[in-house]
Amino acid sequence: MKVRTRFAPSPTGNVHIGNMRAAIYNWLFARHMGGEFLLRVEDTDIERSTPEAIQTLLDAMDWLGLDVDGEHLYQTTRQQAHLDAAEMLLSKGLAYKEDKGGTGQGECVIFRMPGTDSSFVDGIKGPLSKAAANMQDFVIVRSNGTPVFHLANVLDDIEQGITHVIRGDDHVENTFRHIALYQALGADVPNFAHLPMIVNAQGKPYSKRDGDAFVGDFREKGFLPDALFNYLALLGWSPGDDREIMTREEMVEAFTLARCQSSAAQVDLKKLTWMNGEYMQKLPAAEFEAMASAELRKAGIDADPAYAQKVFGLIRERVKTVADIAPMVGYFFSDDFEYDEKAVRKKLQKDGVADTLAKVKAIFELLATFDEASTDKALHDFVEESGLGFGAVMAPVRLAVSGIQSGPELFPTMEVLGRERVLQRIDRTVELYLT
RNA sequence: GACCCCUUCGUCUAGUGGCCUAGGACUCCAGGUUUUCAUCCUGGCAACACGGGUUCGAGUCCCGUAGGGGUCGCCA
Repeated sequence: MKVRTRFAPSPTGNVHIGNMRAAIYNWLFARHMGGEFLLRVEDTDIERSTPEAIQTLLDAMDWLGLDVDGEHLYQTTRQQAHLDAAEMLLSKGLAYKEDKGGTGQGECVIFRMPGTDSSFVDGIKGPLSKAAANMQDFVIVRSNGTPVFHLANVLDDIEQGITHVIRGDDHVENTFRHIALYQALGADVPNFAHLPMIVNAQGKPYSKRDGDAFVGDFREKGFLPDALFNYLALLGWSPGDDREIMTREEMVEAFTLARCQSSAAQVDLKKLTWMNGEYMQKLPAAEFEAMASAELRKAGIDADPAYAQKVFGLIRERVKTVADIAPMVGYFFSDDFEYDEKAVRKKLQKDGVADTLAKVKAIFELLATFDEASTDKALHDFVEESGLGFGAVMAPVRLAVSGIQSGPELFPTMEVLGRERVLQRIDRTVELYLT
């Protein structure tokens, strides 16, 4: 029998990374088994399930490369089937009507638990069981006539032919109810596997207040989909050897439920950032440039493509996330950049620096060509002749040119900026701080 | 409170009774490379929650304790 898994989110606002990780595991398992990965949109909460929310969900899946097999099933289209099933259970005496709690809301349909102990083997947690005494009957159709999650969920899983239900830990208790429902409905009970939850850096469950727990947030923060996918896949699963950076094919090949962890995992942004950096470095140059250009446009920088390309080459290997790019290249595109005031006091506002900069400027003006090699040689010669330390010359020049102490190598930077701009910047710096 | 689950470095994990003086990765620290920062290289710190068993031998099996989590809706 062909394996079928599914992702069944309710499209209410944003997609939480915990949910998305469940989707990833379902996808990985299906692909590993040569089965199918289906999507069911549990959109019965009319208030919150807007078209925009559904689109956000689809976009997030698409971004992460979670391709879905078959048609998407929208739960709202299934309501009549759910109700028919409830009627059937009622007619067979497997459910009954009652004004539960005597609230006067009217009668709802309640499923009768079979009254026997229940157990199943969880694909991740192993054998799980529950005594009959600890399981109560539960509502499957509300007094307002709408089906409850348990009924709808089970019925739709049957409809979609789901063989493996891989979902969050919080559904473990529901599973005993669901198994009883499958049996009452005369359907085969699928395999279940429950993933531990992921928690925030404080070790607490992600709550609505953790602003950075949505897939879209990671995208905005400049993480690459492949990196986020890889990181999330490894958060609670390991291939069993020391591999960490893995291609999708490698993950599909190695993925098994048995190798999933059964305890909660904590998200570590530092490791995600590291992993993202690894993926950034592996990006083809053209792809990196396209991303960087988009970042520039977002930052409102209108750049000459050829010039921008040179700049990107300079920063390429120091970028960890896409979001690092724009702040890193500001001074390449604006002559009116900010200075690191602390560095200015430390490196610039010292005796002799004005003189040094004047001499450097004079040297630059006389250079036949102004490129990496010539400026490199000229400054080295100057350092030697003047007897000044290397740092005493380089630091002020770097500050004058970029306003900061860190960044790409100075000589290539100056070549990209060009002689005119470098000279102007030396003048501007002297004017601002040394007169 | 009841029921269920979980527990290896700070974090993610390897480990399925001897290969464990517990391995890898991230972080952090030190040194090297680099004009600077990042990268890169080398090295280092750092864990089997606790207590009992079982066994010739336990991180690995059993029991208990503690801590953490989940679930107890006419939410999903």
